[in-house]
Amino acid sequence: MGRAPCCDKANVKKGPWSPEEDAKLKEYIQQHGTGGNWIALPQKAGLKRCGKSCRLRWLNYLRPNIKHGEFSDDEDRIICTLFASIGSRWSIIASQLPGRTDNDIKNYWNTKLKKKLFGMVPQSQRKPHQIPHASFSSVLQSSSPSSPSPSSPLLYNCSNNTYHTPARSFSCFEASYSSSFSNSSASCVNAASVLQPQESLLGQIQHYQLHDNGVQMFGGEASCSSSDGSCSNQICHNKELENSNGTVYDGDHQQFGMYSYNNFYSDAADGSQKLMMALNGDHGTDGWSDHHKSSNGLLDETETPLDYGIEGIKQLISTTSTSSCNSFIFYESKADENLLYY
DNA sequence: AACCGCGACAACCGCTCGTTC
DNA sequence: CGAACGAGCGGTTGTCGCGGT
Repeated sequence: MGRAPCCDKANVKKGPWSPEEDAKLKEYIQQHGTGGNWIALPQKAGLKRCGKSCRLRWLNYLRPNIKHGEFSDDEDRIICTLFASIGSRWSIIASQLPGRTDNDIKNYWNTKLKKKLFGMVPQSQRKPHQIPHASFSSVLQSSSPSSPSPSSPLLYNCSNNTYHTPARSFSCFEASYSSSFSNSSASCVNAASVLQPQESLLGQIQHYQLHDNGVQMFGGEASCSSSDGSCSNQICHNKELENSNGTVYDGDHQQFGMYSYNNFYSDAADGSQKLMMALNGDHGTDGWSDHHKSSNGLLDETETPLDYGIEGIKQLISTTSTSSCNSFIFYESKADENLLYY
């Protein structure tokens, strides 16, 4: 049995709101509140609108204390940092920016901020997977749909810039990899993990799971091949990181997917690609520094590098939030989502 | 002046999740 | 326990204005 429509589509007005409609809605809500029932609200308020439409209009435009107009640099930083850490969870990001709505931030990201960060890379040089969209939250997930796991919370500790479970911790790291995959061994440059993924697998979404031996990464897409050729959405390759100081990958598996958390890519002159993580404390306080100092064309001194030093971001968030932040707690919820508590 | 392309933003759509019965 | 329903979320689309040709 299908779901009943939330409203009578035939008798509902669509499109831009008129000032009269705005006034009606505002007046009604100011006098009566939403009553917790958006579906019934338009009829009571004398509006020929869908309840969802009313809700959206109120939340994104009419609600008191809504900020419109230019985003500040501080807001930029917060958006970028949170996007880097939790992905496109606009409502959560919006909760860190008083007066801004998720829709606002989403639009701002899609139209301006994304370009500000990535627009420097000519489209022709970008590979299809180089879309700043994948969710870094995947690295924080303690489970994936195909990989049930212990439900221990994953903590981000602002003070030492590490993620950890009660049992172990690992640092954010920068990963660079060659686009010409040759083998699955990996070298280690300082604390950075150097990955050499198979080109054909780029673009796959990886799921990460804290494992007894470290971080386990799973190729999660249907393109993987199993011995019977029937693999679909199953774990087909995984790599184990021994630890952040000596990354070791399972040599039995040649296939290796890309990191899918919110990395920021650059095409280096030597053909290698760098994945940058914003929350990076192991290479100085600024995870972007190598990036915009490099001559790869993504960012240079003439552009506006957003400084996402974790300390700075921490400070920013703490000053824009009523609660202080010592730890972000990413906790597994029912449906493969992480809730953010702070 | 007319047309076109593009950017910005508002609004819609479809889905998931939580709640209620 | 499961179906129905409403709220909320994120992705996508539509519309409008502006600048360039």
